Parts: sequence; C-alpha cells; structure tokens
Amino acid sequence: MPAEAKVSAKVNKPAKVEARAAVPASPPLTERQEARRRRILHASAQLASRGGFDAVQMREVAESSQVALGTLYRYFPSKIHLLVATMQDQLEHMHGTLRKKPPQGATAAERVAETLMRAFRALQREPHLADAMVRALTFADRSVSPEVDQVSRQTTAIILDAMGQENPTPEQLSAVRVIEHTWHSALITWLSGRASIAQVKIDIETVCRLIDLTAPTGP
Amino acid sequence: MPAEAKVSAKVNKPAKVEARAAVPASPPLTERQEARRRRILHASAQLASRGGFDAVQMREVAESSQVALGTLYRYFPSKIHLLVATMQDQLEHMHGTLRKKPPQGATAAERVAETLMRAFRALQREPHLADAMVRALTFADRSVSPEVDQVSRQTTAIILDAMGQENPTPEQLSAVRVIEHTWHSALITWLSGRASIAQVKIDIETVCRLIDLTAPTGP
DNA sequence: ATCAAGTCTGAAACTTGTTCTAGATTAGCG
DNA sequence: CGCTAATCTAGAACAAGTTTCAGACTTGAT
Repeated sequence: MPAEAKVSAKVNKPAKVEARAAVPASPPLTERQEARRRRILHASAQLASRGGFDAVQMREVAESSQVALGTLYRYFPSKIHLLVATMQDQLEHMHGTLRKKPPQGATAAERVAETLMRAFRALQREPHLADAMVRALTFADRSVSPEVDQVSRQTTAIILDAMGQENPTPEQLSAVRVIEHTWHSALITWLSGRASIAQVKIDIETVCRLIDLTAPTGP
Repeated sequence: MPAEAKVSAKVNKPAKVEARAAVPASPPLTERQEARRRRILHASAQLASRGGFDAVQMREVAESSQVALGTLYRYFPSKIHLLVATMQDQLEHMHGTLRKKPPQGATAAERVAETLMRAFRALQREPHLADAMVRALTFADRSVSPEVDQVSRQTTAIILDAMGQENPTPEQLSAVRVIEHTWHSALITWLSGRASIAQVKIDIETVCRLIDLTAPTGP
C-alpha cells in the first residue's frame, strides 16, 4: 500500500468540506505530514508578515519550512492556494478569539460593526500579512473556489455569531453577503492606500445598517 | 530637444487627473504615440476577451499592437497598469452608452440597481474581458492607486448619474461607496464561479436599499 | 522482514512578467 | 538641412511561479 498516507494523488489537500466546520473532510494526514503542513503555513504567515504578498516566495517558503519545492506544491498547488489556506488558518484563530469576548452593542448592526472593527484592528497589527491574504483571496480564480468558499463560510459564521441570530431570514443572509462584499472590498482599498482607516470604519458602519433594515422585527 | 514627445521620463502616462473628467492631464502625445496607445489598448482588450487575465501576455500584446516590448512597458509600466487602463477605456465607453437611456425606476435605489444590472449584462457579454479587468483592479497595489482611483471616480459618477442627485449628502456618498464595494466584490464572486448571476442581482438590489435609507427626505 | 505503492528531495527546466542594452529612428530647433 | 535629445526596436537577461524527473525514503500490507 501507499506510504506516508493512503491518499491517491495530490496530498490530502482540503477537498469537499463538511457542511459547517472548517476542518477538511479528506483522508487524514500522518503526523509527519501534519507537521509539514503546519511548518509550511507557519513559514507562509511569517514571510507574509514581513513583506506582504510579494515576500511570500515559493522557494523561500519551501526552504523556511524545510520542505522540497515539489512537496510544497503537492500540499498547496499554487501560491494562491497557499495564501488562502493561510487565511483559513488565521480566520479560525480569529473566530476563536472573537468568541471569547462577544460584542456589546445593543442592536445586531452595532454588534456586527463592532466585531468587524475588532477584526480590522487585528489586521492592522499585521498589515503585510493582511495584504498577502486579502490580495490572494480576491485574486483567486475558479481553481481555488472551494477554498475561497470555505473562507467565506467562516466569515459568514463570524458575522452571524455577532448578530446573535440563530435562524437568519433570507433577507438577513443577503445583508450578510453584502456586508462581506463590503468588508473585503474596503480592506482592499485600505491595503492599497486609497482609503483611510476612518473611511473603512464608516463604510462598515454604513453597510451594517442593512441588518436593522432587514431585521425580522424591522420595518 | 526630445523626440516624439517632450516628456521627461516614462511616456505621458496618465498622472494626476482633473477633478471630474476621465482625461489625463499630462503632456500631450504625438499622433503616432496616441495611435500606439490605442493599438495597445485594443490588443489588450482583444486578448482579454479571449482568455481573460492570463491570456493578456505582455509579449503578445506587444506583438499584436506592433510595438516593442520595451515600448509597451514605457506606456504601461506593468500588466496591471495596462489592464486598469483598459478598464478606464471600457468604462468611459459604457458611461457614454448608459447616459443615452437613463434608467426608468421610480426611486433612486431602483435606478441605481437598474443601471448596475445593465452594466452587469454588458460585462456578461464579454466575461473574459470582465475577468481580466476586475481581477487587475482588485489586485492592483499602491503603485497603481492613481489609476484605480480614477476608475473608482468614474464608477461613482455613473452611480450618481443614475441617482439623479446633484448634491449628494455625505451619507449618500457613503452609501455609494458601499455600493461600489459590493459591485466589485460581487463581480469577483461571479467571475470565480462562486455566485450565480441571480445572486449578484440580489446583492445589488439589497445594497441599493441603502440609498433610500440615506435619502435626504428619507427616514 | 519484505515489498509495492505512494511520498519526499534536489535540481533542472519552462513560462511569463519585468528590466536592460545597443543601435536605429524621430521630432523639433536653429 | 543638420543636430541633439528622446523614443522606439530587437533581443538578451533576469526573477519568481510552476512543472518535471530520477532517485532516496516511508508506510502499511503480506
């Protein structure tokens, strides 16, 4: 039988994903493989934290993580895949952090805005890392759709969490979609220096109004 | 004195731009230079229409437009610059087209949604071209900010046109910003196959509600 | 313990964006 | 016209993402 894992082709790259969780449902990795994967993601985040998207060079990631270039590509079929996976990783971490101190706002809109601003502040602490992750996310083509979708689901989960809404209406889900759009695009404009932090704040607060507008008890 | 133009360095690449118009304010180009520029943009759009972002290869653009590679880079300092300029070009064209038949909707929100859906339909006719332009736009880094800003201004102008609002309030401008965010991000999700045309429509209509919400005579 | 199948490594090769160079061309001025 | 500075061209060279390959290494099954 196989070797380090019983996968067929391409290392267990996160394929189809379970309905909710962030955990890939693909064949399990051996310990050593799991360790390699971690090393790679760590190196990726570290290099990204330095110089952003451009500083994440595949050869360097491979070297930093003590893995051959070919192996890196087996785990992550492209630089974009790698960075999107890095984002998944960071997002999970952030969701955990955010869960701990739930937002205080009185309305759902306030809580969502507060949560997103908290996330934004976290990103501001590592602007280069944010740059690498967000640029990869929006540049991703169809071949990365499953992974990008996963990030999107995770983001949706964070927002719904903040809303404290168990069973959102379709209208509310639309509002959440629009909020995500705004969130990503506002980050882009901030990262490329075309919008200030204050401007991003305003945009987030503006779009969050949609939540109240679509609240089940609303207008 | 100089040759084909009296520019200093880098061909008259659109620098600072006048307050409103889309016309670059830089030193004028010779006829031959203007012609070269047109050929390049045409080749860019043509290649993009075929295979999208990846199909726009600088060597091919240079060949198609009968220009040396070095010259291409003198006119457009990077592939991203080129594609963003291509977008400026197309946007101008589209703004002209849209002006002709103003939207019919009763409310500003309806008119904006109608206008954006009209633009969306136009993009659907050349999805590959849309792919190239939008991907370039969101991937652009700081070095392209002036040009991307110009595109943003043009988009804002189209939306304000549709609103029929001469003197928008700051709140309305915020709403317009959020609409633009949603517009760009929704296009991205559509282009990468993660959202359907119907979904994009819903998102546009949802975000356009913000306009009524912020109307001067509104709530 | 042995073996077959799959994995990892190291290095070279290939692709495409970007830069550089030497020489031919062009524009405008005197 | 003839000059000069800038532009254009052809082509090589460089950089980083991606692919490929032969051989060494692991793993799990027999």
